[in-house]
Amino acid sequence: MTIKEVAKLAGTSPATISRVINNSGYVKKEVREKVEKIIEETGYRPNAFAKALHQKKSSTIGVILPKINASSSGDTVSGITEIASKKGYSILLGNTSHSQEKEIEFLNLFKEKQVDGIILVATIITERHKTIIDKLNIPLVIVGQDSKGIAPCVVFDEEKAAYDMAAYMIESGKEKLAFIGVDESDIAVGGGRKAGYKKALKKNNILLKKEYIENGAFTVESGYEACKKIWENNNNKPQGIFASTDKMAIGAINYLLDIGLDVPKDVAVSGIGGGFLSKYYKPKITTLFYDYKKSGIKSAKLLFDLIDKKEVEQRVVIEHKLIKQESA
Amino acid sequence: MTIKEVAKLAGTSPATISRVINNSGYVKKEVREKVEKIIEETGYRPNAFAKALHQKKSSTIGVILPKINASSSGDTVSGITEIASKKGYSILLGNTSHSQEKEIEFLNLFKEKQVDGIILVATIITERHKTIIDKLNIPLVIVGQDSKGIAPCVVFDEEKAAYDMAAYMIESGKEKLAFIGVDESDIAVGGGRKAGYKKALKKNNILLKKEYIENGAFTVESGYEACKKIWENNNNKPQGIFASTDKMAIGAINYLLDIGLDVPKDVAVSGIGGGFLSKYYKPKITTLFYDYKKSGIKSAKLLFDLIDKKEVEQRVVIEHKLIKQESA
DNA sequence: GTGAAAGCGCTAACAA
DNA sequence: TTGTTAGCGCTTTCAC
Repeated sequence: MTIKEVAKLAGTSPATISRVINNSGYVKKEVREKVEKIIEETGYRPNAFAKALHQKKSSTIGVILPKINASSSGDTVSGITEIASKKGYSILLGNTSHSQEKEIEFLNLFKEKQVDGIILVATIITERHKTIIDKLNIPLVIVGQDSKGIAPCVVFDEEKAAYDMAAYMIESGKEKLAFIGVDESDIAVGGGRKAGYKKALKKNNILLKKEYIENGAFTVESGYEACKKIWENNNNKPQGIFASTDKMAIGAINYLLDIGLDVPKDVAVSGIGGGFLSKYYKPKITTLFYDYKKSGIKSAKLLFDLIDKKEVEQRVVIEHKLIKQESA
Repeated sequence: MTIKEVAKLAGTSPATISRVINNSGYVKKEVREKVEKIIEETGYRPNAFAKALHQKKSSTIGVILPKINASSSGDTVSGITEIASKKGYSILLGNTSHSQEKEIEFLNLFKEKQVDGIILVATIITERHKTIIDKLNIPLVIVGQDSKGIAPCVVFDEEKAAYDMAAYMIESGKEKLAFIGVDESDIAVGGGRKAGYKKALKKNNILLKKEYIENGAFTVESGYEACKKIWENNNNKPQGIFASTDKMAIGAINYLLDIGLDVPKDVAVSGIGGGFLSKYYKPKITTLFYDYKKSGIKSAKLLFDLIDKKEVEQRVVIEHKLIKQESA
């Protein structure tokens, strides 16, 4: 069904149908009603492509994510949809499964699909990204990583967050504090959080022990293994373990329980994230709450300001919150 | 940048550019190379709308979800993206936040956006849905609810699943088995699972006790409250609690622990879902594993078959798996 | 108030 | 091998 066919049925011209649909220009009341009736009956819907082609505006934004089935992604997207929906925008979703190649593909694909803007939830930002994003010439916001001037970004202050948590643990007497991180190619989570941990030690005049630091890979299992390594490689056992993510914190706790220790009595454990997990796990995990939904909302607002050619902040920091619970 | 401009730069016609881009028809090697170079330099991307307008095919499918930030949704979508990506399709996302109104809006919006097919992850299917879906005239697959012939659907056998779990608990001696369900307007989860529970009791000649049944609302807190009610309203305490969802099972366990009971020693508790939660919670939750990713994959395959006008099953059941863990 | 016609960027049939 | 041309379905002047 096209606008032409509707026009024929209504005994009028396409222009009039367009006026009715978009509530633009004058249409006699009877004509309008007749047209509306026909639209209702036929279930006619205007072709958004033809419209977009003409108006050079798709009312769609693209969202690129490393992993849609992660609770942080879900929360971020839910924040984005909330704002986009209000603004009358649709969302085109790109799930990269952590593949950089796919990330690039989606960037290009979204350009073809004429999205009015892009939100890139990133894990790594390379020179290649910069080149491509520059060529793209589409409003773009980066979430989760510092953008080095490529585009406005929405981030958590990873270093400050880790510092806060490490400092809290040290203050509560866990001076022998071990750390479970992730690879530093992820600058924000890998680099930032580790830096915060180190800074807190320094500030408290505690000597950094290499043997107290291990890397995991975001999973519960990797947290378990990292904790095991720390435990087995040190005769001088730590009093506390600070894991970069809640999942890894759970892995660590599981290891400690498995070798017969009590958390937090024997060893305190903390994480970062503050999602569902930390709230209902036993013991409840002392963690930093990262409001991913808020970061989604903020990034969408930023993007729409960009689309509307308003001035925007180049770097928005979403504050974190220390949640003192049972595990530390 | 349009195909015309590229043609001008390359000193050739739009048709030739189109041939190069789509690898269709003959193009002299030198011309092809020159065109490719210009495309590379300018970062030109063909306008997908113009193409779609011509071909009457958007290479996009719409996915409508009640709540994107739920782990089942994330898994379902990840399954869908996996297949869609392989097929060269993009995904338009509709997050309804459980609003029926929005569900209808997305259905219409997606029609305007010319999607080639729609996957509707549903909680409730009404007559209104039927009317609209019929008018839509777009290939559509329903996930999570029986579709009553409206469209092909992908479901779990909720009744059988609940029956299996209830039977398992009864067999392991928990004849006094209470049940935490959800409202039956959700036919699959609310109706189906409750029916399975009842069936298992009947099969084992156990009298149904109304006081042993309470409804929650999918959340941990509601599970806690439902369990509390069951506990307080019955002098003859149940030996086991079967919650319709893992979250509610956790709520129930939390309540039992709070009043000083041991799970599973004093009371056994089980759930349904089998996601992240059940695996890492202490005690690990005895549950039914629902493979949401698989249901996403299957629904996408079904949809593409529908789009390709192949014969498809009207009802695909994704099998569940009983995971015997610590809580029961 | 309404209609005719041009044009958005692309593809595909047809000619050359 | 390549170019010309006619739309795809819609919006938007510009006439009437």
